[in-house]
Amino acid sequence: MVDRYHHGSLRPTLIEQGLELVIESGPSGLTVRELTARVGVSPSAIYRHFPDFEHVKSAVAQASRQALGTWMIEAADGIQADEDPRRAAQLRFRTLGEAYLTFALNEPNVFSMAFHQTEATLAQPDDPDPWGVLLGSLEDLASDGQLPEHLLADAPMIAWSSVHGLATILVSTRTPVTIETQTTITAVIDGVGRALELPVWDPVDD
Amino acid sequence: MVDRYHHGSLRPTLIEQGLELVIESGPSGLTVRELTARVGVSPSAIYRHFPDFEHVKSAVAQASRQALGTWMIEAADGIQADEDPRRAAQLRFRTLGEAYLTFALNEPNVFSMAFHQTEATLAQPDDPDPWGVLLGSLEDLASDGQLPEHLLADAPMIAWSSVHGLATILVSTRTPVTIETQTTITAVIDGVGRALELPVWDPVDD
DNA sequence: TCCTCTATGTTAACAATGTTTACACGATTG
DNA sequence: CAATCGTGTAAACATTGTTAACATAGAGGA
Repeated sequence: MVDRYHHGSLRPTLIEQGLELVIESGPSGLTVRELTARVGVSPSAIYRHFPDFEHVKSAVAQASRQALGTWMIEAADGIQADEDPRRAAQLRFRTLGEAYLTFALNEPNVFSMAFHQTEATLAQPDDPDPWGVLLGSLEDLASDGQLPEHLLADAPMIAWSSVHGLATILVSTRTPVTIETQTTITAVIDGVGRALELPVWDPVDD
Repeated sequence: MVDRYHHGSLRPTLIEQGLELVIESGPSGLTVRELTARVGVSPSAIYRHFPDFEHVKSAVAQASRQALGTWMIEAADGIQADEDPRRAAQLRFRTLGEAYLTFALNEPNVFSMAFHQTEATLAQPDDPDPWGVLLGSLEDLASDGQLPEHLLADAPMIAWSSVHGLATILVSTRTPVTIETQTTITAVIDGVGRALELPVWDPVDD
């Protein structure tokens, strides 16, 4: 490690280590002094790159959302191949929802951070943005004709509310990952399918 | 105001004023010194009634959930009268969901507090408990035969996820209460109806 | 080449947080 | 009436975010 007076790229390092800190100790563990100590810099060094610590938190929250977004994209990219493009579009939609939930279960601290209400507003938009990913998938379904016209406007909110609601509930109740959890996840996502009146490809077996 | 040395009922007063403080300044405004100053007591007086300030926050969070619960019950009590009991059961179910969301919109700070993740665990359960209220309403629908058997187990999570998810999204994005918001609310609740395969009483007009 | 300026770091102090310790009051009870 | 215990206060403490004054390195112009 070079022991130079000027760090060189402190701002991105603070965000990276901030995210690392959140992974380990949650949003409440993200503190000025712990973060700066970990980076190897004095507490006040922050204020050369951020006006507030609130802005640091906002940046880490954005990084958390971006991590969620990439996680979703990568999960959906894994299942592009299917003979029927209509079925593939719906499968990708389902996979996005499942990825959203597995992310929340695997990294509950990062998920909490992603939607932590912060006072500061950021200049740059999220990239990738989980919301944007969802919108794209729904547009695919709509262009296929699988999503009824009268649901087109509200479909994003219907889908996101269900999945995001389940995710926050699972995280806030610290639900352990069990078989029951997985059945709940599929039950909720099946419910989204019915709410959006999507055609049924895999009939439920009972 | 009596200026006596012993307050007499400090613990409940702290919780009440804590809730009042949350209404005004949100969960982050709930602080030891602000709360004690408002009650007219020294900061350390708290520790005669609570082991931690975390436990104070937990108690205020519980009071917030109870406020939500009573709000839901009162809203549902207003519409008991209907000729058809089946239709009444479904109407009460819908009303519970709408009440959940109007509470979140009218008192976003209290709603945030209600589900604020806190380190301390409480001895007493919530009463009334929003989750219990929802369960009761779903049981009514089930005993009516309106809720299909194969959805019985997962219906609570399906319903709560949607409504809770929308509520947290509306609160965290500080959505103002507009006509669009109301249409979104009905769209999501309609979606819950389809997800639970409830019989349609009011067909959508388009 | 040297000088200056600017960007970016440090150190020391600050107010405001939750918390603890030692002490004070007062009501209950024997 | 006196002892005890519950409940309050006052003062200090460590830890938060933040600021002000100072230090250093590197870039660019004389």
